[in-house]
Amino acid sequence: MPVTLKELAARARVHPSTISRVANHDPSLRIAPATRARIEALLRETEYRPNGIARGLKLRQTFVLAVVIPDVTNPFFAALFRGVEDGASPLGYNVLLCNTDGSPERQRSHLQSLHARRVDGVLLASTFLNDPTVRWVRSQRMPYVLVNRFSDEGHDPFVGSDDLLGARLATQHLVELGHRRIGHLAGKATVSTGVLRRRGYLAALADSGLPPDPRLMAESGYSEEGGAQAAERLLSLPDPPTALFAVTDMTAVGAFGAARRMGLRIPEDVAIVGYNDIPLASRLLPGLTTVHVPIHEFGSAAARLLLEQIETGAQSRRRLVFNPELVVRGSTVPGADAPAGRRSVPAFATE
Amino acid sequence: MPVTLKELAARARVHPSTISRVANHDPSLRIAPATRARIEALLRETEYRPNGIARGLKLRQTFVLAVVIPDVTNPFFAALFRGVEDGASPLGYNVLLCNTDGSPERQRSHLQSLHARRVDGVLLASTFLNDPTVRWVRSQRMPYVLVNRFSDEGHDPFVGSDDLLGARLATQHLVELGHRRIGHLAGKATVSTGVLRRRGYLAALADSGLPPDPRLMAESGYSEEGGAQAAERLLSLPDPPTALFAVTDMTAVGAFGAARRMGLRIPEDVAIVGYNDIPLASRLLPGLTTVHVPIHEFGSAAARLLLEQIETGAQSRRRLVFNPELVVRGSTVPGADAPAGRRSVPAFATE
DNA sequence: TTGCGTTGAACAAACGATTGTCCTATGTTA
DNA sequence: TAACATAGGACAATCGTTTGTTCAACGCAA
Repeated sequence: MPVTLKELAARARVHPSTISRVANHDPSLRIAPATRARIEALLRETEYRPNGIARGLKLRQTFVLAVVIPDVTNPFFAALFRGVEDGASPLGYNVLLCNTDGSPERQRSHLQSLHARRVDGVLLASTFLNDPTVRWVRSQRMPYVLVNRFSDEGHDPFVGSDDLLGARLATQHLVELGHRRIGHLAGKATVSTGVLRRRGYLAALADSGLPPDPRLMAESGYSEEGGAQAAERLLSLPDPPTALFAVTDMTAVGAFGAARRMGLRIPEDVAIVGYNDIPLASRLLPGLTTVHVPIHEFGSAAARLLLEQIETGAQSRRRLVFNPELVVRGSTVPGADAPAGRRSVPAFATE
Repeated sequence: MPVTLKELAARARVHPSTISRVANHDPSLRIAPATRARIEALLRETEYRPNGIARGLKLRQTFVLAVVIPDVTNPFFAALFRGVEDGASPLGYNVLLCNTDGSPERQRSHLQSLHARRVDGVLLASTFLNDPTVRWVRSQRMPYVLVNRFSDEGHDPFVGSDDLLGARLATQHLVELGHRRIGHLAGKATVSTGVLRRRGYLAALADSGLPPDPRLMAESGYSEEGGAQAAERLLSLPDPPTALFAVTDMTAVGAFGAARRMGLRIPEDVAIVGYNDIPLASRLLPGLTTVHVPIHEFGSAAARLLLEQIETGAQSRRRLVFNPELVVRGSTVPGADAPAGRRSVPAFATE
C-alpha cells in the first residue's frame, strides 16, 4: 500500500496538512527549518506521491484527457493520437484512448463514461454532422475540441484542414493531367469530411466544365475494404473512370488493391489520389498522390486548444484550419515520386 | 455541474445513502415501493451518474487500465492496443495509452504517474531485459502484465509468442530456398525479442551447418529507418547476403526501401522476411514473407490476464505463449502471395 | 506585568460516494 | 397492554488531500 499523508504525519509528529504544504511547496507556509528538513527527508525517503484520486476529488481536476476516434489501427488516427499525447504529456496529463469503430452508440457510451470519470477534457475525432453526442457534450459543459471532422458549422472549437480546398486541389490535379472521367470514392454524407470533399470534387469538375456523373460517385466509407469495393464497382462500369479521387488514403489503398486484382496498371490505366498523406501513402508502389495535412499537428494543436479551455475555464470557439497541400507521386504521374517532408501552416484561424 | 447524491437527497427528502443504495441496486435495501419509485424517477430524470473520482476513492478501484508501448504509430502496437481495449472495454474499463519512444526514462515516469493515479493495472509492452522499471512495478504490487517482450525470464505474467521458434522458422525457410548468405537485421541486445530472434536465427543456421558470419548481422533497432540503414550496410558488403531476416516487419519495410533504392529486386536479388505480420506486410509489393503472430489476441489475452489479477487480487505468474506461424509471400518466393487470414492458437501456457 | 505581533503548526471542513450500524415508528403476538 | 419484530430509513465514518482558519507559545516593547 502506498504511503499516505496521515502515516507520514504520524512518523514526523506533525499534522497531515503540514506535510501536504511542504510537499506542495506552499509559499504561504511558515515553518521551522528543522521541521521542514525532517519532512522533506521523509518525503524523499518514502517517495511519497499524493493519491491522484483523492487529489482529483479535492481539486476537481484529474489531469486526464481523452481522445475518441474511430480506430487507432488506422494510421491517421494513430498519428493524431501521438500529436495529442506529445502536446499534453509534458504538462502532466495522461490520455485515454477510446475507439468507436464508427458506431454512434459506442461513441455515446464512451463519452458518458468519460464524463462520469471527470476527465478534464475530450478530443473528438469521430463525430457526425449534427451529432447528438456533441450536443450532449456541449450541454455537460465538459471541455472539448473537435478534430478533423466538425459537427455543426462554427459551433465548436475545432482543428482540421480545409477539406473543400483539399478535394478541389486533388481533383484539379487529375483534370490537369487530362482526365475527363474522374470517379470519386466518397465518404459518408453524415460526416463533414465526406460532404466537403465530395463538394470540392464537384466544384473542381464544375470549374473545368466537366459534367458531374452520379454513376462515377460511390460511397466507400473510410475503410480499405470499403474503398476496394467501391473502386471495383466504378472500374467495372462499361465506361469506367480513368482516375479516382478517394476521400481518404486508406480508401485509396483499397482502390489500389482492387485495381491490381483487376489487372489495371496505376497510373496508366487508372490514376488514384488519396487524402491525408499518411506514412503508408509514400510507401506504396507507386507512391500515392495525396493531399497532405499535418496530422500530428492536428493532435498537438487540438491538445493546446483543449488545455487552454481547461486552464481558463472558458468555452472557446476557436477554429484552427490548416491549409492542405497536394503531394504528387507515382499514382498519378508515372515516376514522379515527391520528396518527403512537407509542412502545412495554419491557413487561417477564426475568432 | 453534474448532480450529486446530496442534491438528489434534498430533492427526494431522503438521506444520500438511500439514493446511493437505490442507484446501486443494493439487494439488502428495504424500502417502501413508493419511495423507491420516487428515487428511481429522479435518477432517470437527472441522468445521475456517480462521480467516478469519489467512487474510486471510496472503492479503491478506478476502472482504468494503462497500456505502455513504444509508439502507437507502429501498426503492431496499434493493433495490440485495440486488443486490450476490446478486451477491457466491455467490462467497464477505460484504457490510458502511454508512448515511450523506447526511452527508459519516459517509461519510468509514465509508470510513476500511472501509479499515482491509481490505475487498476498496467500492460507493459516497452520493457527491456532486466528492466529496473519492471522491478519497481513489482515492488509496488500494482497489477501488471508484460506483453510481447519479457524482462526477467519467468518472473512476470506474460503474453507473447515463441520468438526463438518464430525466428527459426523464418531463417529455416530462407535456408530451404537455397540461400547460403543470410543476413540478420537484429533487434537490440537489451530487449528479449531482439535476443531471442537473433538466437533463433543462429540456431537455424547451425541446424543447417551454415557458419554464422558476424558481418551479416547488423543491429537495426525496431524502426523503419533503422532497418533501412542496417540493410543498406549489409547489402553494400563486398559479398552481400542474398536474403535478410528482419527482427520486425517495420524493420523489413525499411529494408524494402533500401533494397529498392539500391536497385535490387525482391526477391530475386535479395529475399526478405519480417516478423509479426502487421497488416502492412500483405500490402507491400511483393507481399512480405513474415512470421505471423496474433497481435490483437496478445492484447485481449493480456487484458484478461490483468483483469483476472485485479479481480482476484492475486499476483499471477501465468505465461501465455502463442505459436508463431510462417506466412510465405512474394518477398521470398516469386509470385507466392499467401491468402490472408491466418490464426494462431496458444502453443502452451505454463503454471 | 500587560498587551501585542509573530512564529509554527494544529484544526477542521470540504470534495462525493459507499456501507455498517443505529433508530423510530408501526404492526404483531402473547 | 407489554414486549417484540420488522420495515423504512437516517447516521456517521471513511477513502486521502487541500486549504482557510484558529491557536498556543514566545519574544518584545510599553
